[in-house]
Amino acid sequence: MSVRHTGVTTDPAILRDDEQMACDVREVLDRIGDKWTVLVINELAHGVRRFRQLQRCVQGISQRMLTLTLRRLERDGLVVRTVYPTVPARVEYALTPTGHSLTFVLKAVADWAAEHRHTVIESRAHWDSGTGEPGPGLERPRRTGQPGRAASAVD
Amino acid sequence: MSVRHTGVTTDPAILRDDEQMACDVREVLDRIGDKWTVLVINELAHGVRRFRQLQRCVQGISQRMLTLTLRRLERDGLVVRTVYPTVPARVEYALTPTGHSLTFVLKAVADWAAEHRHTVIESRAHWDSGTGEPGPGLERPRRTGQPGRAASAVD
DNA sequence: CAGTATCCTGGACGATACTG
DNA sequence: CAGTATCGTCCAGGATACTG
Repeated sequence: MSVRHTGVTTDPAILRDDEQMACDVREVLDRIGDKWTVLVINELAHGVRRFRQLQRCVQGISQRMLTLTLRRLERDGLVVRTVYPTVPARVEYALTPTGHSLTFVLKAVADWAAEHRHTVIESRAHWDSGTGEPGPGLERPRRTGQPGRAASAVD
Repeated sequence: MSVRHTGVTTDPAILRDDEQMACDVREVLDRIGDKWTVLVINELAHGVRRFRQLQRCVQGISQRMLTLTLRRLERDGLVVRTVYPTVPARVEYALTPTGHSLTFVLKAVADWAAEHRHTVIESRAHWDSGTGEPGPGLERPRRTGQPGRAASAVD
């Protein structure tokens, strides 16, 4: 398989029985895997933003979800909230250093997406046309492969 | 914090009005952001696995979810399914090159998690002790900050 | 402007039973 | 062993209304 990594990191990606690593990933995903978090972070990566600005930029987000998302990010120390005691109130949100460091990870994810989008879309289309199932109804587990031998023993 | 990227990529992570990038990330997250996908991928990163093996290793996953997760991965071309026509049937799952390439991204995420876990946990604890709210009930938006000036004008 | 409070719905996920 | 089929639950998230 050889993998073709840039030669930078050690190598065996997530390999090894590092159950810990998988655990770490799940933790992060529990935080940023939701519908809005990365979109908000992305917007804040551009600079300080006020509540309304965010709601306008992050197309489609409701007040409720923007509030919840920002609260969670603040709680985790990824975002700082600054209130200016004016009338009406003015509130600004900005990424903390930790929050900013996360943008680099997101960049890595985005890069992977960009590089493999076509492959994935193709594969998906091929799968969907398999039986004629046009939608992502997810079915079709057939194909009695003839890979060499026929299994040696039990489990 | 300086972030410490290898010096490879340009720099401003997700910066720039690359709404596209945020979009890419969301796409991937829609696929791997669920409860089991990364755990299954992590297990498969160790090598070829059979259905039952996976169910045993990925602690807590139900048959239904394992099937669904594997189907989605197969549909996206991240996993290959091989059926050996024995009785009872024997089915093996393995990562495709694309799937394997994803493990490197997951590694990056895991690394970030490992590096910032303490900071996040601390911040979270601090937030929770803010009012006395012990649980992640997520509240408390108070604090009438006194950051220098008092805002110049409206919006 | 910047929120909070309610109500409601779809879909993710778990539990269980059955099949080739 | 490797699934499929069904049913039930829970909660993320949307819609809407009200407040300082």
